[in-house]
Amino acid sequence: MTTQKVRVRFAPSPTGMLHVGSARTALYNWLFARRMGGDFLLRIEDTDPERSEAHYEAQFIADLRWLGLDWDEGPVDADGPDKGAYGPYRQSARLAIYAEHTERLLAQGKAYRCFCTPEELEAERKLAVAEHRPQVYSGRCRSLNQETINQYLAAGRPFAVRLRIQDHPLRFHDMVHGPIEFAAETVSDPILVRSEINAKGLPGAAVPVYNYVVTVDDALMEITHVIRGDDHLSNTPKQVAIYEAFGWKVPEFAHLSTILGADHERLSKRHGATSIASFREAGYLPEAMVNYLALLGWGAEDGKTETFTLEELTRAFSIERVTPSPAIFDFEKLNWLNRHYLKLAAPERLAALAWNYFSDRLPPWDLKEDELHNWFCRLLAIFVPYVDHLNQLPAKAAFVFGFDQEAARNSAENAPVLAVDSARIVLAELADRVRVHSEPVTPEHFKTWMNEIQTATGVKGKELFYPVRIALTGAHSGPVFDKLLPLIEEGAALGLHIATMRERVERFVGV
RNA sequence: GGCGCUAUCGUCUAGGGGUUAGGACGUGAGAUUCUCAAUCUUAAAACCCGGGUUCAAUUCCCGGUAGCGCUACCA
Repeated sequence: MTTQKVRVRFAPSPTGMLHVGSARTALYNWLFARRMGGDFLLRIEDTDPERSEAHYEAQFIADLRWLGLDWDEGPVDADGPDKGAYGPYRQSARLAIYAEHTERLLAQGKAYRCFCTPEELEAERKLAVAEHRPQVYSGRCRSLNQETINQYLAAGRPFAVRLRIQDHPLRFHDMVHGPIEFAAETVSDPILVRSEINAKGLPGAAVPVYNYVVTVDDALMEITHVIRGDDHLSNTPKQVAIYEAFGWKVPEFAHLSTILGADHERLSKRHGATSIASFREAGYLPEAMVNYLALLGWGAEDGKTETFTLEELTRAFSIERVTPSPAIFDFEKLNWLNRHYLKLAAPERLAALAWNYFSDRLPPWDLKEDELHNWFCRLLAIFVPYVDHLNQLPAKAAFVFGFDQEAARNSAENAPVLAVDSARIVLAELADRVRVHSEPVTPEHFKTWMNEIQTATGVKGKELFYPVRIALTGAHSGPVFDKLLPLIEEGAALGLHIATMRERVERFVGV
């Protein structure tokens, strides 16, 4: 017996940004394919021209690539040709295929034309609700005779094509939920093709609907495992019926739980920026994103390991271990993972990523010089441990470039520290030493001075360091002076409009 | 209303008929550092409820409850 090659797909519709939920679906598909040595395809579900926009497709492609997910078949660029032998991979380019299949079903009597009006359907639904029955289509048009149909067609009455649901339970297997069964009497004859009503109120082009095109495409593209969000679980029996009508093999399914916000509502814009692009812009690393998404609904076999590279994930991942219950998106844990990968990242890489956040402080990236680049790397080494994601850097490092002396002097935190006599004495002592010192201040100079001041004044510990720190940085806490001083002094020498230590002290204490 | 899915610390999860119910994030405490961040150590923190099966149920079964999804000629 030959086992079929695994083929999975990610099939977004270009009606919005790629958000974390669909990114996780893409990731799980990709991991499953790579794990099983199968193919991963990208298909664009753009059958609804009203809502689909081409630039979203380009964005998907960019976001998927950023995450490190590659596909074996599908669109390569937004406007280039597809790759793969099962194309086209945009549903808008497959309309003829669907139409041909619809004809086949109609000819075989497996599908029929339904002329019911929206009003009639609505009345049926209301009645069903009132009678506590499942809301299923009555099947009124199932047995229309050919004469009537021809008459309606001739009269230009709009119609939909429905599939005749057979009278047996619709079963399928789900890799995360197990076997699932729907009773035939709870599922309506699904609409395969709807009639578009044009501006004049007349029936226009026939447009195939989601449940139909998905099934046709999955079958024709020989998809073996359908991994998607569990909002599709209730659609699946309809799709199973379509597979059966065509005599196609029903694939394996895996329905992934919904990702919720902290309020247990489905994650959306209301919960903040949830598109992959917005995380990238905020300075999250793709490996953190991938790692977090993998953990959201899946756990390692040892029950302990939390950090995985993409490569490690392809070895460790198994779809059977994916949890069926909904998961709440935890920004804190994502932040922790991002900090983890930030610590691991090469300085040059971080420099390239973080440079733009300092565009008002630094020259353009392509004009930078080696010395400046090195200096920036050291700045990053100091400040990256303070941030969750890179775009928080400018705020954390702002005082290096300058700070408001008056505000620093008067802030609620600083004022009491400076009000103490010892603070004035310490700063005066420091100013004395700085004034007679003309070279750049090294950590050694500084250390010597602080020791001298300590012995001269008897002030030590926080009383000694807090005022100095405030004078130099505007706050009584921050990075160690050993690293900070060279950064400031060298930054000043690089012409970045950074005040030297001497200038800072004089400005703060007054001359 | 109908149909379906889900239910272990605040959160993500491991586990599984008998366990001190494990790990991680976050939170508290301590260590270290002039301070903060980082780091290390440590503490508190959970099996939705009710029945059944069983010597034994958090685990299996049924029911309830709650949350979520679908219930479109959207995807």
